[in-house]
Amino acid sequence: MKWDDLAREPCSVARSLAVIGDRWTLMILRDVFLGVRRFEAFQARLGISRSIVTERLNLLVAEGVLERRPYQDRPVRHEYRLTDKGLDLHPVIMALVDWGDRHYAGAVGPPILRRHKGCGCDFHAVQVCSECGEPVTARDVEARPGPGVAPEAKPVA
Amino acid sequence: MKWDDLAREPCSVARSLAVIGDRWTLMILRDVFLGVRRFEAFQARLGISRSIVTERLNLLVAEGVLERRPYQDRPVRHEYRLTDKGLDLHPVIMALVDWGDRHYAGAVGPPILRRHKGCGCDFHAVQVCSECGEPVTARDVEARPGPGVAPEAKPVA
DNA sequence: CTACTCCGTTCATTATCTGAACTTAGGTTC
DNA sequence: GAACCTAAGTTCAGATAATGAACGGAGTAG
Repeated sequence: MKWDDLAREPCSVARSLAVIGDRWTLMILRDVFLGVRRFEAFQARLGISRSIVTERLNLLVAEGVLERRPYQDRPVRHEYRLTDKGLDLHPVIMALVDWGDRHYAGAVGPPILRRHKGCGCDFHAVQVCSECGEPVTARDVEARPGPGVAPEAKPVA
Repeated sequence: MKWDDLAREPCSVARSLAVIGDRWTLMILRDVFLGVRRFEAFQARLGISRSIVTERLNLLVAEGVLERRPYQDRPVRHEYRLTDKGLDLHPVIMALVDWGDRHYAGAVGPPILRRHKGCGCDFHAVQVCSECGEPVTARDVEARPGPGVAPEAKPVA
């Protein structure tokens, strides 16, 4: 399978990865969620090829994850901001942070603390069932083919 | 920055991506969570180069995400199973599924339905604060440098 | 003996990424 | 008003990684 075929797979993971599954795209999104908005900043922070930054940003804009909007005239300069669709990626980033915090932080503790504005506590994300509100782990989930036709959906791990 | 440098970044997202951020690694993990365990199955389902399957599985085993264990002697054949560390990746996969379901499923509906064994309902994952239990969105989070030293942690989105 | 299965490895071709220079359009310093 | 600066790209030769196809090895089935 080629990378481009992912978008046509009957699988939501594959379709998501077709957009954000690229090597650097998620790093760019991390920065966007931290408030980085400009081309130069992405390039400098990540230290990757400028052409890659261009390409990834263009893809994210084309997919409606980011919005390219001018922040000044003369000369016209643009910044990249999360759309609502882009903000929906927050759980993905949070899940990555949590996994990294748990398994790679070491004794020192995590490099970034996240405070929940609602309660004022430092926290990590817990995934709960949308219906009953109970926490969900891998073993609590049973996958089966849905209306959009799935590739063999067997039980979980 | 080179891809290998990611693991040394003071950022949990970067460290996570150093392990699972590869093009095909997350697709392999998707399959593992669906119950796929064998080399041939990964290769056949993904249709990617066998050398890539080898390399990715080896990396995931080396990182302790998967465990390679014999499931028969003569000839010795191995299967790949999630370790506890691997099971911890479930929220990442779930978040990707949810995003794909929401933005790429179309009118037909999602390709896979997930039922919560606890309550018996089809569900999607909701992220809540580990401390107060309230749902968390991007705007509810305030990031700041932690003990592990962070790169400039500015407010979110 | 031949065919088949599972799990890999090897390697030439092809695709992708990098790093450095260049462009465009205007601003700042002196 | 020449020299330099910034932000946001583009271009392209060379390095790196992925692909697809063939090959190997270790056993089983007939």
